[in-house]
Amino acid sequence: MKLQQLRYVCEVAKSGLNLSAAAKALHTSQPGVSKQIRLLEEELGVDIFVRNGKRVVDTTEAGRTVLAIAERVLLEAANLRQAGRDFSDEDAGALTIATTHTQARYVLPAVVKQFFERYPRVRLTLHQGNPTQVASDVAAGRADIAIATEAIELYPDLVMLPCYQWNRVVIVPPGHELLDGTRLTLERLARHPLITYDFAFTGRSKINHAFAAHGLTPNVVITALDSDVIKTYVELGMGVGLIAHMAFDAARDTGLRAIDAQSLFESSTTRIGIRRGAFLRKYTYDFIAMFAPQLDRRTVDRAMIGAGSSYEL
Amino acid sequence: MKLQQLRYVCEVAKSGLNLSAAAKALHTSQPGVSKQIRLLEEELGVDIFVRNGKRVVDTTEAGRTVLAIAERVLLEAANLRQAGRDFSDEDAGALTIATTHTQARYVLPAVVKQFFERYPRVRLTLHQGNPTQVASDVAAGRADIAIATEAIELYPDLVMLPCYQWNRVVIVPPGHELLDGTRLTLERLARHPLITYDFAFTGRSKINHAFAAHGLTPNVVITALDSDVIKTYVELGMGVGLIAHMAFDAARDTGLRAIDAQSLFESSTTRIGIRRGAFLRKYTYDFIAMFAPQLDRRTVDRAMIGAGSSYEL
DNA sequence: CGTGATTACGTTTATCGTAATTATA
DNA sequence: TATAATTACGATAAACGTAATCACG
Repeated sequence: MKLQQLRYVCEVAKSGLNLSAAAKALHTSQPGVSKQIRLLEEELGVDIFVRNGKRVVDTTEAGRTVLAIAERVLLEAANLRQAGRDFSDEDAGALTIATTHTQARYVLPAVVKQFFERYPRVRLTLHQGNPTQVASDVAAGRADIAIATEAIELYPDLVMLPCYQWNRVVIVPPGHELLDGTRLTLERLARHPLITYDFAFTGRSKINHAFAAHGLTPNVVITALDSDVIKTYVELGMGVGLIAHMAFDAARDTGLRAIDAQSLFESSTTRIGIRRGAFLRKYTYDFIAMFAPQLDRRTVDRAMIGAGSSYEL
Repeated sequence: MKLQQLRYVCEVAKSGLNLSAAAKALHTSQPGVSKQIRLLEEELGVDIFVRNGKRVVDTTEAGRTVLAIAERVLLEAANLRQAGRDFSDEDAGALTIATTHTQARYVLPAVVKQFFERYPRVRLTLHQGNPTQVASDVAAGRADIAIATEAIELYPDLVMLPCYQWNRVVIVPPGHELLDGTRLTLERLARHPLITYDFAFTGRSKINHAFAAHGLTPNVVITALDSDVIKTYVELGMGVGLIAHMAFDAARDTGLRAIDAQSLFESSTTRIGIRRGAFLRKYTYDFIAMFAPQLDRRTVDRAMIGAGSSYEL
């Protein structure tokens, strides 16, 4: 059994069961791929792919198991190379962070600045996307860490580490009637046109939930993908905005006023997601600690092993 | 990077940092091992071993990380071969069970009989040992599953599955004064010479604990490694025995009488231990289910993944 | 027929083992 | 001086690429 052969079968599976495409992606010849796969199948004593004459048309049941394990072997092999790089020059490399707009725009800048000062030779990449994209980026190995608030609980390959809790503020133009000093309630809020986040985003479900629990239907006139768009429409007087508290900056957003709304909604938890079993470089641990100081290396490692080494009835 | 190279470095680490011994164990030449390790170190860009001139004297810090990951790669590769065997002929193979005397002698026979009827072509091996040996057998891959009661909680590489709870019986010769019908207490028991299990064995600590909690010191005159030895000395009138309830068989042990003692001691839990991340063959799942019916394949799989995919503050 | 997989075959590369060399305790 | 690791080198084998063949849609 060779690592090369495992790379071949995995690539074939990824290329839609097309040996030619896989060979191209692997920068090698089609016959080579064909032969090595045959050799592996022979050695393991099972067919991995279902062939219709000469065409590969499906994976066998055994093949699916083999592919799953082969991927783990390759992941660990990649970890080994990563570890090598880490020890040979632990201050250089690349770090790809998949995250949402709010994090990228309002939370990460301070962390990124600090990180860049400590690790100027680490190339930092931000992948922006919605929480689902963010999670799948990390699960597929396209990014090293995910930072998002929702929808990333579902991936079993990801380890989720809670970073901080946050809630919402209502933003209005200066002189708006909600600024009259009386207590903000969901009932009052429901009487105004509302501008907030798009579905499946930054805790949007908690907003719907809170209104529904009071038998109210919010009058959502515009939904947006990011806080900046929301602010723009609020400034134009099209309604009141409802955004994450960290997206409001009193010094910067001079054309807006914020009203704390944390009593109205359930708080949301922003989490860091890491691929289970991935080897993390020293600077990755450091980045996580800069983002959420309670997540030191030991805590992260413990979470990655998985809480339970013993299972109780 | 080749799997072969990983095998070499792991073997060298296991052989006490001796290339010659490793080469012998791997059935290959010393120069080959030397060269491949050099090539791997070159490719990874880090030294794995510390050399004093030409002698390998230690592992580097990087080397320890590399070795840990390399072992995982090899474990997964072994899983792959195992999976192949499983699919090519799922009713043949080998199953090695590391366990203690009490299990092997009094609990397993019924299970083994049932298993052998279903899988006559699986070669079954029993490794007998104390709980610590049993756990290390599985952790090191010398056995597939461990069955024991104590001391196996400590290995982080093992997944522990609770199987059943048990408690103790006091055994005495016929006509003994403890058979007078009055309630058995720790105080009464402490007045007799006691024969029970050796330290670090089958719940021995719970026995000490119970006496200590009542301010009593048991008069342990003989400790033995297994229940049969204890029975023998009780039959000889040397004292009262204290053994696991499943080790007493009224039909067989005609020269003895048992008194239930479950109210006196905390109950013990017998567990099955599996190496985390191991690929289990179908018949292994079946064996586990025969031993503990609540541990079906799904339950075992879930426990092996580890309870927590999410870590909470 | 065109696309895609296997077979055939020659080239190249890497692996392995023996023997010789060097270094260490 | 005995043991252990590296270097040197030749034999073997394996992996690779090109070309040709074969099968499916």
